[in-house]
Amino acid sequence: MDVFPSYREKVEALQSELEHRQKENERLRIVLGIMTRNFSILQDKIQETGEHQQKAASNLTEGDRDCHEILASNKRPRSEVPITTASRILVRSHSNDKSLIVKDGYQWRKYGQKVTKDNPSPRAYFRCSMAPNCPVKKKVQRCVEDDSVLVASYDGEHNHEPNGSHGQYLCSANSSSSSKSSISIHGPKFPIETPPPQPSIALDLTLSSPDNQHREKPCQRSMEVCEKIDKNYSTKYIEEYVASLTTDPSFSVALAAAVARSMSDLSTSRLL
DNA sequence: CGAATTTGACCGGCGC
DNA sequence: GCGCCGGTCAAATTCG
Repeated sequence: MDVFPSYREKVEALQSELEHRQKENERLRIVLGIMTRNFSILQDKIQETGEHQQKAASNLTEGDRDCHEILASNKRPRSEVPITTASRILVRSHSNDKSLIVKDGYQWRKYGQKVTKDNPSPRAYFRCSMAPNCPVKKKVQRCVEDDSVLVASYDGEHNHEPNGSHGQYLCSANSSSSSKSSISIHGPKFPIETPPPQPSIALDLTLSSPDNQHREKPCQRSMEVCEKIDKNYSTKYIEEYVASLTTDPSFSVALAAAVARSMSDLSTSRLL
């Protein structure tokens, strides 16, 4: 006679939930790989079409040129963010977040803020907290076309290790090149080719779903998302998407916002 | 109370 | 020389 039937049921339910979560983790790891791969393809397409956009870019506003420059300056995607001289990154912030905080692993001290001529949103000036030992400075300002996108410009090179957390996915675009891509989500940077053994990563995609009916079935939900992402982000789809954008005068800004949005969506992931 | 942030003042470069 | 503009300084204020 089992005197603890309710506890036994709870344990079984928890074990079942754990199994579901583990499977969810595995699937979402695959999703992450797919999205990263396709992001790489997208960047290559941007590079190929960059020359065609240079003439048009000369007629854009400075803010537009910033976004264009950021995305056209790299042949390979570089999710890893070695903050070197004159590098820039795009970060999508929450729409209701009015702060100009870009979490890049380093600690910064704000020393000024100005409203610039070409952008209604203020530009914030930061200095590395290790100054004067570390000479790095950065400027952060919202994209003129999409105020949910933060544009951070770095000046100088850190001479010390990061001392903060990587809370946001950074879409990097600095002047140097690298043949390997890497990503940084909720932990140290790691190359795409060798995913980190621990901790495991799960994207809480249900958070961005407008309907709540899937919340109670995370595994089913993730499978659907897997299929949807693989379909919508296929190479052919990206090629067609980029081709359509090249005929759009707002190509650079729209693409910058789209890429930043995609990367930021990934950054909403959480550890289980 | 010390550290961090805010914000108006100031400075230097640049174009006219 | 003058005005505009981006970048920095530093006193005042806020925060932990």
